[in-house]
Amino acid sequence: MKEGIPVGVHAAKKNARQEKAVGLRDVARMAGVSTATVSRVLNAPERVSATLRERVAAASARLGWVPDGAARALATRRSGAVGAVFPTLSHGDFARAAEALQGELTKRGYALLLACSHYDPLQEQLLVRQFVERGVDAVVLVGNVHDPRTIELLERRNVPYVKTFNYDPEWRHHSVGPDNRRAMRDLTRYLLRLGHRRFGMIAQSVDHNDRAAARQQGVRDALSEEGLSVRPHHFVEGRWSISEGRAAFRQIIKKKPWPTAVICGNAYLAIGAVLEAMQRGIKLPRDMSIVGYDDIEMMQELPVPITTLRVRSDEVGRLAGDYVLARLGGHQPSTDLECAVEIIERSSSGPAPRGSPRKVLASVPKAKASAPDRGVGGRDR
Amino acid sequence: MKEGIPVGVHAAKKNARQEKAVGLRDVARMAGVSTATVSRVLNAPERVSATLRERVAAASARLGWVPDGAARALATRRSGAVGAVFPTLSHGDFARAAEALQGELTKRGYALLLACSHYDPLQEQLLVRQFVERGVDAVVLVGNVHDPRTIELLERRNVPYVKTFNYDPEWRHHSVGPDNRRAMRDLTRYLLRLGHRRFGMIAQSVDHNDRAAARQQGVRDALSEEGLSVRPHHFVEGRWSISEGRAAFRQIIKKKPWPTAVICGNAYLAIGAVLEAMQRGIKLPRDMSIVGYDDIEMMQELPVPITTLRVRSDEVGRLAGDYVLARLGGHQPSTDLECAVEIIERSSSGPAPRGSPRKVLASVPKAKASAPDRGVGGRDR
DNA sequence: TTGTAAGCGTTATCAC
DNA sequence: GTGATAACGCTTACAA
Repeated sequence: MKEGIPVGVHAAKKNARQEKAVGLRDVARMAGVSTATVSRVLNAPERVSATLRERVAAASARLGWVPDGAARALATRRSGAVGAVFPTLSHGDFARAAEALQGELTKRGYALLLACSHYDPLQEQLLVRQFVERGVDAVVLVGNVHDPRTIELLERRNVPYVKTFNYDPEWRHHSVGPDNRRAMRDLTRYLLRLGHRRFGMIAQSVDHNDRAAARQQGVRDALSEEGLSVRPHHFVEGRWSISEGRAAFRQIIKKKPWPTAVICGNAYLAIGAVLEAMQRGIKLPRDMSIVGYDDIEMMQELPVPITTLRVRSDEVGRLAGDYVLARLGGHQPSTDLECAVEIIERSSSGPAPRGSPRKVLASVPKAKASAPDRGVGGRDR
Repeated sequence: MKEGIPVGVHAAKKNARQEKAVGLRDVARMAGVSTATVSRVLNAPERVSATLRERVAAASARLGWVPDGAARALATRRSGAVGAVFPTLSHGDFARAAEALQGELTKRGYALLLACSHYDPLQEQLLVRQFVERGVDAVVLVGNVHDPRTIELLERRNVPYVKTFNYDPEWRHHSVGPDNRRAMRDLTRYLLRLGHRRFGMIAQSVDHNDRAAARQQGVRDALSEEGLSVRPHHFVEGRWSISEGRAAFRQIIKKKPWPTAVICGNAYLAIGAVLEAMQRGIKLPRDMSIVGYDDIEMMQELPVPITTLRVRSDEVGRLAGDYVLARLGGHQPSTDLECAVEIIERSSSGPAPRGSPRKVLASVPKAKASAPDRGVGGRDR
């Protein structure tokens, strides 16, 4: 700029821009104490005399001081933030887990950095890297399978992390969630006990999704115990929509004999299958049984309520938060990290129709996935 | 501790704990350049000669250096994070918006701090305060009504913010989203054009929810234009579940005459109402019309697909991100901030049944909420 | 209990 | 184009 511009304007502008944001030193000065004292009333009030504590509080309030997180993070080497990468938030279970996770973190003074990988391990790796650069104190991941670099980075930098939504006994000290495989095994066994011998499966795509893979495996586990398996043309993959569930179901019933039971990989596929069956006049459970995974309100409200596995996703989020915070505190958390899964029996499933290839087993015990007592009926609001 | 503890152990412990994390200075030393240069290759590579740039890159890679976000934030006075407070993530619309917001932010190098207020303005105020302390560069809020302290803090600290999900022409430079009021007015007019004169409403509770309030107001707007209103016993409030929708519907049809059209405040209430109607043998749209707000897949898959307003929640998130980033860049963003809303006409609605109090209007023009052309068919994946 | 002062790991302002 | 060096705002030994 040229000379001759009124100094007044110049000065005003500068002031407006700088506005010398109040800092801890200003509070200290106004309260007539040292910066250390101000810092203490914030971080260890019990170590400051009541008098000074109040003087500082007053000054802080008068100045409207807001401590600077970046500075604190730099000095303490802790950001007070936890990063989480979910595949998406469009699936209710992840959304609920994210919400519960954030609640747990906030309750303990932490904040949540959230991002979605869209089921892309590479994207996930990039996001985790971003998180680490941002200095997150811990990371929450979904699933047990990740880009090696993701894990390597976390381990090298010593950032505690936890894998969620697919509890695996093998990884028991890193993973929290339902045991997908066992849950599906139990659900399949339940159908076997009902006399079913011909199974269809509308599986969720296993593309970068080890939870879905575990669920498929669970079905296979149970079937092979009886020397059974799903015929290729009774096996269809879908992703996560009602319309895919419908299409898959049409595929499966293209030619007879139909399966007597169809197991779906998630709630929406199950809803689609049930709606399509209804529309075609197939009576559930008289003609066929259909079951799903995950319980959403819609499943119990449909004209034919759907039998399914209930997973407490909020519990997963809460426990994940609990776990990483415990690790941050230095404790190796003792609580078990498996979340209970429960079979919710509704009218979409029942005994295999007559004329089934083999005879029905005698007893149909009260179905309930075996799982530790913890988890259900937790202390969530 | 007492004397006599082996020095070796002590030293080892210290080493293990310190591990002298590599920093920018280490990279600089190894590359034989100054710290300034290292910083530059990160933030303004074009200002560094190719030679040095490569030397630095090599050193950085060899050391596995990860820049420290806190230090950078302190030095630049920018955290590169944006905070968002949603009422919850359990509602699909917020979840989708959050996901889109994060995508937009990540694309431009920002991170998202996410939290839920559970429709509690006080909680929101606390969370925003936490965000500000953490140094977020901008804040995304839902709705136009907030605790005064929330806004005051943001304004005093000069933190750009945006109000979402309830576009209000009055606040046009701060709010982005659908115009709930106008959208509902248009939807109601559509029903009026179909000849309906007796309306029921299953409204979403307006408790700390100005979006719901705006929607109710929109209905009233349109009705009063015709000198009509909803009778008290045809007005029920619910929150966000299918079962509440059912219960509300039962309430409304307790005694005749029934309304010929029932307007629901959200998708789940509408689904509940439709399911209950089906169950009671009420034929839609012959006996009655039911419409909702917000379009979720279920609505088109039910035996009676539901007429509703489609809101592009992902668009809301994307635009919100766009907006705050623009403000951060100093631009006053020029794009309009209203998101288009579209009436999706399905078979749950139709002409008023015969015997309606007044005669049907002549024309039923192609229904489409008037709204700017932008928004629909955006560039989302 | 309180104060002094040395960092924390970058960026940014200067000179060169 | 590159390098010293002083911030950035807070925490935390250590001293008093």
